Amino acid sequence: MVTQNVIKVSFKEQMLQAREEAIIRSVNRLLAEKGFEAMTVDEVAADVGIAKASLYKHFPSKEDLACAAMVSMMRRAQTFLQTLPLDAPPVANLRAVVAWTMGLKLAGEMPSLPSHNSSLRTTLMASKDYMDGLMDVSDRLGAWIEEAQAQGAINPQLPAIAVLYTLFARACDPVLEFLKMGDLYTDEEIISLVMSTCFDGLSARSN
Amino acid sequence: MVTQNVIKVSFKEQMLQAREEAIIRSVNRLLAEKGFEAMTVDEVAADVGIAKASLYKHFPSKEDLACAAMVSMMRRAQTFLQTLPLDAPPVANLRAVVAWTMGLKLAGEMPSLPSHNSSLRTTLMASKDYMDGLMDVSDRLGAWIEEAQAQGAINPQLPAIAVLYTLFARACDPVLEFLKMGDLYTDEEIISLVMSTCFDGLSARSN
DNA sequence: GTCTATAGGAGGATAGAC
DNA sequence: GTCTATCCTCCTATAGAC
Repeated sequence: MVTQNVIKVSFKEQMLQAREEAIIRSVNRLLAEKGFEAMTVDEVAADVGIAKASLYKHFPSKEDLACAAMVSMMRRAQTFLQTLPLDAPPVANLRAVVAWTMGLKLAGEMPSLPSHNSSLRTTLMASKDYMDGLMDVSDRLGAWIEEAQAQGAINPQLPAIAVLYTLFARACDPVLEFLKMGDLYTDEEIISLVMSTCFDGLSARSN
Repeated sequence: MVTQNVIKVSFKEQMLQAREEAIIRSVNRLLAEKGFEAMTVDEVAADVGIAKASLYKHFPSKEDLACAAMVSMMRRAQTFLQTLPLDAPPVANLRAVVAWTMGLKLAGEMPSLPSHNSSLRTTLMASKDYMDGLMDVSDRLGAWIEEAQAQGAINPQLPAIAVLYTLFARACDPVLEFLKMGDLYTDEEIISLVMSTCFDGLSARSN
């Protein structure tokens, strides 16, 4: 009896979690496709295949919906960071992270935030889950950046924070979509090109 | 009598044009501040100091309003390009253009387009004035890019179109606002930092 | 927790007087 | 061409039955 109750609860919880994951997948895709403001809650509900009111039982607002997707994305990033070899050159890991985020963006899986201040920004800043994830990712990348600068692999004259922002910005670089629209290059070639402009710059190099 | 009519018409036209310029200034500022979707026509009207219905006598829709601002911006760019010395090294002119656009963005004068497809994108693509301006600017920059690559100043292995997109993207680089929010650097320092990451890359250089 | 139905409000666009 | 007042659509959010 007790066992059955436990199983039942666990099963229901699994169903709940599976549904919420399905919701987040839809939100993630729609955020990547049209952005927060253009995405409507009706679309999300239709995409998941449930009624809009049901969505609001899971998430109290459109902002919370998007926030959940961002938290999920942040967790994916943390998981990815943990797969990177600690004994590799820090700059190699930084390059791997950037290539990974650009791949996600080209695959339409990178939710795009509004660049301007907005209700979503407020919700994100107030979300402990999101901010904790962001801080963790920033700290890990920041450590690699400083190591790479100490080794002379990353330009030591640049403030580490500027390097960090520049890396983050590759996740929403419009150059990726423009090159993709042109249909002249494969996703791999696009990533390779933007990796080159990001790390090597536009100017010709002798080294 | 005839003369007076001419003067009168001219005067009225000047008034009309002055008003439309005031409208475009407001739109430009609001576009830079909040983006197209978050900007409301009511705000524009309030900012200009006229009734919303009056706005619609000048511009038939919100999209046309934003389009007019973009066309105006494009003209400013064309004017700026014409001030650059033709005998200067092409890469120097490219750098000057990028620094100029970043200065505009930091000053809150660079209208930001929606990164995703939208009604505004459609209107812009259908606007001859906008497309002509865009083509002209692209052609001028494209010529400098190819010259600079021929001279070995810009990496010749990069497709010119990728270089062009990368330069354009500096006009809406989120790194600028992030660094500005941090309040650690002056606008000039921020421009200098992003110029460095853009042209020299993140990796350390020997040359 | 899922649904149908609807409240509530914001915002783009217009009617009609002057 | 400017105004006030209003329309109408779309969208977030909720009420209430099951």
